[in-house]
Amino acid sequence: MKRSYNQYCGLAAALDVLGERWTLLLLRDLLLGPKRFKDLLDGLPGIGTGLLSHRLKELETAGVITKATLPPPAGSTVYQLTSDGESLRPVLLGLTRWGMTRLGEPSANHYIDAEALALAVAARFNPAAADDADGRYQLTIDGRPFRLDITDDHIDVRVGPTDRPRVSITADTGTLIALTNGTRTLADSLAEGTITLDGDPEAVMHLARAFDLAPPS
Amino acid sequence: MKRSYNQYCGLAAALDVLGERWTLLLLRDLLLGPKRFKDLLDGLPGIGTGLLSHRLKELETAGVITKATLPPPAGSTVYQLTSDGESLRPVLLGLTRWGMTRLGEPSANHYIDAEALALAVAARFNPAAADDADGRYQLTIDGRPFRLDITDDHIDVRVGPTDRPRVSITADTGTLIALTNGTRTLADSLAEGTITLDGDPEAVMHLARAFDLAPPS
DNA sequence: CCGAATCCGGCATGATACTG
DNA sequence: CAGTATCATGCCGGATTCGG
Repeated sequence: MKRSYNQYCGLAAALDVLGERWTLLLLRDLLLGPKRFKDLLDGLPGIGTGLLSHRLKELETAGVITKATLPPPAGSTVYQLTSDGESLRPVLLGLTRWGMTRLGEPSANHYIDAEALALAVAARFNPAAADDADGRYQLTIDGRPFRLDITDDHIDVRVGPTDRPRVSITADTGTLIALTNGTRTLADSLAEGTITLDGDPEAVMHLARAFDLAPPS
Repeated sequence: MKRSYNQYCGLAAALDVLGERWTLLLLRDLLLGPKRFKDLLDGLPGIGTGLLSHRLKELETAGVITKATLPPPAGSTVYQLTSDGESLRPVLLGLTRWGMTRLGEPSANHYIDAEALALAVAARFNPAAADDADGRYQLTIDGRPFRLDITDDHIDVRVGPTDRPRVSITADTGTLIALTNGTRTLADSLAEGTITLDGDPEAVMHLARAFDLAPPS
């Protein structure tokens, strides 16, 4: 018998499913695309195989994720969000935004991951400033490609390359951290060459604005 | 030494503060206004006094809540959200909305509370349909008054009466549950007299629309 | 009565070893 | 690679107690 708050309250019902340790971080990893057991294990340092297995089963039972088998030749089993799980995206980005304000400088025992930074970029997206920002973008962090899809006032991030992106952004984790917490400006990073923006200058400007960054020159 | 995910990720940082058992439900109760220790204890059936005390201290240290002493003659100490805690409101409403879809009919072991229902009403608020809905409203659930303040695309709920509300809504918990999960319509409940709406008919219509309810006749 | 500390049984978690 | 099994530890839930 599963532990429950037993309250007739939406938040309590949500936490009965999502409130256990590791659960929301696990879903965060799935926001960027389907993952194998091993991928999830690597993205959640400290979780044991037993607990991960347990959480995956709970979430599958709750209808938040599904297990799928990749088509040949891969054939590996992966976990992915259902549409119900997918609908948590804005909520998780909201919580991420809240938590980002209390992340200072990274410290020695901080596990740093390109995926978390891709999500941080998405969390910084400001719908109110996103005029003319619609389109597909590529974000490459430490050589790992992500797709950014902006439509209307909504943003989507996924692992994987983009074909013919409107702008292609390339940076390393250190630069993105400095950028998202305001230690360094976009202009500085461009001048240092630690970030590059390839694409129509007009599009670059709209993009910078959509993330509340001072547009370059 | 406090347990931490040790990830340089906004979500992980948020969960380091908010992710322990009871924490988000505790903040939910504070969303409706300052509370005494006893009030919180009553709103969280199953939590022990020790654990509640512990959570309050953690949240105070994290700067999410503060302890305050009410002016005489009350003089009681209450806990309340800081502005940082207050900024969790949209996130908590988002999670509440997500969880509400998995609340079916209330069962015997469900703890039912007027405050949770007031929050459920707020979570149903649809900014996109809230034209001309700005104003102060009173919502009375089982005799307990709440204030609903709508401005622009934002809604605020608090415990307490409203002076000169634009509309005054009165209902019991059962009716509100049936209404929020779609078992009964607004028109039905009005006909039965289990809900009453006092105020300018025009305002009533705008209000119903803002909560995605079919407007009465 | 309110706010909080303490003790204790039971369950959740985390680490490691092991199997298909 | 994808999990299951096992065990030590620590967190949680309940009761009791204690000071204001």
